[in-house]
Amino acid sequence: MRYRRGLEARERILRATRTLIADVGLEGTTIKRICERAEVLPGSFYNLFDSKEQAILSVVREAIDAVDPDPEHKGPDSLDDLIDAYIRFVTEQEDLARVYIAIAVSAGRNRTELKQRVLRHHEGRVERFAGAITRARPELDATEARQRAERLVTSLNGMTLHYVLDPTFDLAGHVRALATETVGV
Amino acid sequence: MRYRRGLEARERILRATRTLIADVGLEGTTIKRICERAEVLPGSFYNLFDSKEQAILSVVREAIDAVDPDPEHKGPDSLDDLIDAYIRFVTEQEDLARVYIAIAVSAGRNRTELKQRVLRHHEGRVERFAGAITRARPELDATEARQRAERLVTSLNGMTLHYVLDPTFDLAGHVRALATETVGV
DNA sequence: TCGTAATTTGAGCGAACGCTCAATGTCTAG
DNA sequence: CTAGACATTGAGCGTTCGCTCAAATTACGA
Repeated sequence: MRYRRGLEARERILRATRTLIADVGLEGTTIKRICERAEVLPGSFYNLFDSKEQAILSVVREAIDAVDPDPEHKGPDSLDDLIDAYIRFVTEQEDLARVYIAIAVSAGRNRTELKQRVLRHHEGRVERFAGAITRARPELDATEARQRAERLVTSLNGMTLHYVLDPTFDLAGHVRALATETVGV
Repeated sequence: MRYRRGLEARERILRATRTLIADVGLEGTTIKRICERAEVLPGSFYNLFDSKEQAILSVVREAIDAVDPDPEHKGPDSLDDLIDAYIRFVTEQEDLARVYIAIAVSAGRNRTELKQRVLRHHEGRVERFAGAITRARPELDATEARQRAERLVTSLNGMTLHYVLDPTFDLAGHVRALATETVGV
């Protein structure tokens, strides 16, 4: 059981952690800085979280979930829907997008758990895009659709990576052009 | 003036720094670990480098340079040449590829200098690819070729990002397919 | 071979790290 | 209103961080 006060502090801590990772990266995200942003003292932090790692992992989960919303939906979403949702995610939740990219990179080492999570998530996204591509071009065989989906998903991440570096990059335009190209004329 | 002994230690330190960044990321790369791998003591490190930052920046420069070799060449390279060189870079110098991606991500914050360096480098690569695309399809106007080049370069980074996560990813196949698609049939 | 410049040694500095805990303050169910 | 669960406080723990320096050792031109 938690009191209202604690739940609010928990929210502040998670928000602070998320914006910190986006601003200064995983390595620059310290307990001290989190506590300053959240207006909380270290003791309070450790009353609400077991460790710094736990708070970070909460934010990571949040970012991974945000990148493809409504994953249980399983309904036949169109490619345009998926693309639009992705563009909205990156442009409207830039801090989460930064976290997502930061995670994808740092997952390459160390932690098998995090790596597996990222790869499983990637797998799910590819399947979803493959379904949409098949629906748009029913004559394509399954493996061809899957390959195009994989190409599209990985390219999307690359564009996001560049967008967080250079906000003037026309993410929406390039992503839409790539999608059109990938699905074929 | 440097003695042979110092130059060799310098090489060991740079190699240790490079593999460490690839293995554990920028945040996990500490002086202690660098010195262990390089079989050197901290005092020696600081006799050869001004700071940890300097050693890291040397490796970063190395990675950025490796990603498009022979930049002064300026000769008319074909798109296939550029693509093949890129695939070779990522698959044969995986640790440098990891460094390159790690840098691209962490450049998004903090250091304006590093960010500018990465963006300038990106600009150069786009120009080079745009030239190759124009040569392959002379009827395309300049801005169209440039947009396709930008799409290609950012997508390449995304595929590299995924490749360092999942070495079974068919980087060469996907990159070649994307290039074919981008340049048009 | 000798002189000096380069290099190595390794204890240890101050600062920052993640984290703890006993005391004190605040909330809320009954 | 009260009791007891929950939350906040903040000094400070042990560790690791990047880095320094005087002394000892090694390399190399003359």
